[in-house]
Amino acid sequence: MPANILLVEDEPAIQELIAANLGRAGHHVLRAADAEAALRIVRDALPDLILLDWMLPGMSGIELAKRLRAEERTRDIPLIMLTARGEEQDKVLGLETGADDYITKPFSPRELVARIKAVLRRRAPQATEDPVEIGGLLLDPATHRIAAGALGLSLGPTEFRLLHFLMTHPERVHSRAQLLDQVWGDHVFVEERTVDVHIRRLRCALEPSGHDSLIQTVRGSGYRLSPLAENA
Amino acid sequence: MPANILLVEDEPAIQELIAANLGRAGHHVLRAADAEAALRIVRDALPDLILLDWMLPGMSGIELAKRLRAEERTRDIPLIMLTARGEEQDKVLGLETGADDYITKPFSPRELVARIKAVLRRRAPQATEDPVEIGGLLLDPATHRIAAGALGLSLGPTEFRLLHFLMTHPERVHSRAQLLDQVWGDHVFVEERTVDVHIRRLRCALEPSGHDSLIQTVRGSGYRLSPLAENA
DNA sequence: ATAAAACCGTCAAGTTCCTGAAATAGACTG
DNA sequence: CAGTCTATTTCAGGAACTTGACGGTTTTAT
Repeated sequence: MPANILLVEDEPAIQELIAANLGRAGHHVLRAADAEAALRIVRDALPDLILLDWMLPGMSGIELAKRLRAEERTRDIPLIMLTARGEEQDKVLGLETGADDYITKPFSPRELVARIKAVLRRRAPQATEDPVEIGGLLLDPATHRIAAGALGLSLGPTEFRLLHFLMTHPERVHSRAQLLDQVWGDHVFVEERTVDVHIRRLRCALEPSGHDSLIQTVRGSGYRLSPLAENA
Repeated sequence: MPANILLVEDEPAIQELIAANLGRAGHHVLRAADAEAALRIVRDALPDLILLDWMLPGMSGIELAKRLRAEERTRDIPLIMLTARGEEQDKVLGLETGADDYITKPFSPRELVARIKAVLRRRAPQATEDPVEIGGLLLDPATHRIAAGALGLSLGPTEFRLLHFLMTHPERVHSRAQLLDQVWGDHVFVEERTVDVHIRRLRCALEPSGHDSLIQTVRGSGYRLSPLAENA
């Protein structure tokens, strides 16, 4: 998950150190040495996440955090606070102002990267957890189960995601490219023909309950999930 | 997260104020005006969290804190100290005696509620004393015991919390990251693979009664506790 | 106070299962 | 019927999970 990360840190050495580590982890790093610079950057382009030092010259980190949280446009940017060791109370305050996490210095690069990953994941528009039902086939993302009446079916990870997507977008034809984007991920390099194979695997898995007929081929366009007959 | 909170505060006006606010936040409040009363209450039923005033008639707050920390049964109860206007020295003493946090008067109700929430989250993810039973496996948080029929099982601390969490959230698939957050705590940093190891240890411990089959691996997603078959 | 036991987190080797691609066969279209 | 698109099968590589072991720390017992 490469992301654009805004690093707000006045100490040049630490800034450099952190930026290097984030870069190595595949992130793109924007830097600001004080709150004003940070606001300027944020005005131009919203980063995916902000790493914010607690102690800053001029406007303090916590003040900046409040400003960011006050504005509609910046309110939802994930925020991680960097705090000096040993001020337990600051932690709570930091979380109060809406930080998603905090890290006390000194910290290991590994920990930093791990926390960023965790926060990004927590914030990510988590695919809905609501169960879906079509033509007697029930899929529950929360429990990761598929049921056709009393009969339970089991799928591999990719087939599960594929079916979930199809069931949440039924009746519509999806090209192979669209399916790759939605199910495999945005910028994955995979042959389009591979979709065929997974459609096949999905059909096989649904066979026992006869629900394989839900998945229809639209020649020249892609695939469609529908409880209706092939024509109609 | 409604919780049972023991409030130890001698000043009637403040006691009333705090109790009212906690009540409004959905918590159930037990009150004690001095350390002796507090100990009496604790003897009968363990609260989920204790709010403890620094200055008390008779036995001081800090003395009471030490007593609570000294005993096995009460050692793990989250503790928040209420202190008068900030004296660094007191802060250190308070944290030394094992308080999880402290708040200096005067404080805002919002701050109080926020800290309580933070501490509860950190200390007691599932914070209920109710016994849980699934598929013939019985877990009693109060006595810290596990029973499979007549057969008693014993677990390490981490395995116990892990099983407790899984049993209070059955059927659902939990990612390793979620388990780390919920069972290990919000702000710990351990490898995700460590979850695997503890799942293994838990399975081993449950083996004698055959209940290890309750814990299912959902490849690519995480783990799930369910009395049902793998599919279904 | 000291020794023994228990527990934790990490690692690496072993195992299982999934994935993506390629090759072949089949179906449809003009 | 030639060309294009899809279905099916197969397979090697690797990702994900399991398992056993180890060093370090904490807890418990003596």
